[in-house]
Amino acid sequence: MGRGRTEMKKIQNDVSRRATFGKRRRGLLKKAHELAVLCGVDLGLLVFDDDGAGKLFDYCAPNTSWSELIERYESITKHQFQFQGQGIHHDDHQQPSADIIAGLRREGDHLEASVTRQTGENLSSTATAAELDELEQRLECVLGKVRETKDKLLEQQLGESHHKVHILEDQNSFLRRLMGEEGQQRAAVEASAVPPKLPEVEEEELTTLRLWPRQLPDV
Amino acid sequence: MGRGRTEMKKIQNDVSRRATFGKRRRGLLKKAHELAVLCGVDLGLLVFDDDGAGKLFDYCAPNTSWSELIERYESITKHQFQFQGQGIHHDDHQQPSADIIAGLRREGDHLEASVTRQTGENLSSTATAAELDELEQRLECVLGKVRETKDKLLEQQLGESHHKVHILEDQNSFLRRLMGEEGQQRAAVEASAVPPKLPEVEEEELTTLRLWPRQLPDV
DNA sequence: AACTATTTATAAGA
DNA sequence: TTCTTATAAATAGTT
Repeated sequence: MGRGRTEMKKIQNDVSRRATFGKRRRGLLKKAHELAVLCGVDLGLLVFDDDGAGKLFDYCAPNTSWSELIERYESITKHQFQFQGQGIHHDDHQQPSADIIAGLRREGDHLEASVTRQTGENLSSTATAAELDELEQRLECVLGKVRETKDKLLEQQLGESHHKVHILEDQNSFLRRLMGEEGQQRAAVEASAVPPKLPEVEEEELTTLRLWPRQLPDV
Repeated sequence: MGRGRTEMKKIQNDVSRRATFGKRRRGLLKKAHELAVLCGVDLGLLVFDDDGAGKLFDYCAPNTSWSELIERYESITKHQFQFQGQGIHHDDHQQPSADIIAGLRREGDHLEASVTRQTGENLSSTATAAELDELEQRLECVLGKVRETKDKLLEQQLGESHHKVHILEDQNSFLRRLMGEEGQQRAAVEASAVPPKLPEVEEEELTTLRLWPRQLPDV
């Protein structure tokens, strides 16, 4: 909305980026508020400003609190968490590239779980790699809306997959914490509740853990 | 944005409210994503759908995770436990005015741990097999390969993401196995923490062992 | 910080 | 519900 389209990539110009950040942040907060009021739903928004001071902007719907929101979130994701690990298998056959995987990892994407939560069904079934392939083949002469539609679908799937990855990562992180605690001090009971600087699932860790006998990705 | 202004109060008409919720929720998620990408900042958005199933919609910027954001959030709020947000009013970082503080007080300490996670927009709800069919049909007479590159990239990423999912699942499986073994040895140190037979992570466990450390600052 | 030209987001309507 | 359309809003580039 403005003069000319805006490419969806990080704005390099420092000044422009800052300006945009201010405008869009304001707009986002406002819209979050509107949604909360108009629809009477609970929601929360957190925005970190990495610039210098590292300020924090947040909003949470009236009549609720972050603690509450978090509890609800955890309550839902826990459930998700549980059966998510049980075995959702995406049959993919693509050849992943290291850096992209790394990016994806960071990008964290619980979208899959998110979608599952939202729709109640596992989308794995609707979108398979095979379908995508077929889709791509015919994509030779796409145009207009068709294109738009497909892009949308692909992005969604990617997001879903990302989301699933996120859930799994969290799960891993969690399991690792438990293990770490056990190995070190099973006496520190309270430590479980509030684990001390437990290592997040960093790339290194994941790489390391890839040791065990199982498909070693060509990362 | 639409025909006629919208009053900022809860929409009473049930149908309208639901419709609006869907539209605005999607828009909000999208904008959150855009802000994250364009400005390269960390942010998270949580939206609960109180309707029946109580679904959850959330987003978290790339290159970060909910656990990470929560830590940052807590870290910040612990030190400077003041409110910068609540309502649209303060949306910057000005000192909150009296009434805002009052509102905050009533809302409680919502400034706590939080949840943040990410990835793209949330196009989920629209992707169905039907859509795929329609897509295919239209794809027959399309053209242009303008986006071919993009599509391929997306598909590749999707595949990679899927691959990653496999890896993570393996890790989980592995970790669970290990835990199961240890769990059997360790009697009741924190009973609920480690169940006997490497079962899936159950709700109880998670409840006890918070996935994310949640130390509430004394509000 | 203000000011437009435009792009977006959407409230209604179909 | 999904698609379309008329308008209200948001905001990129300028000043």
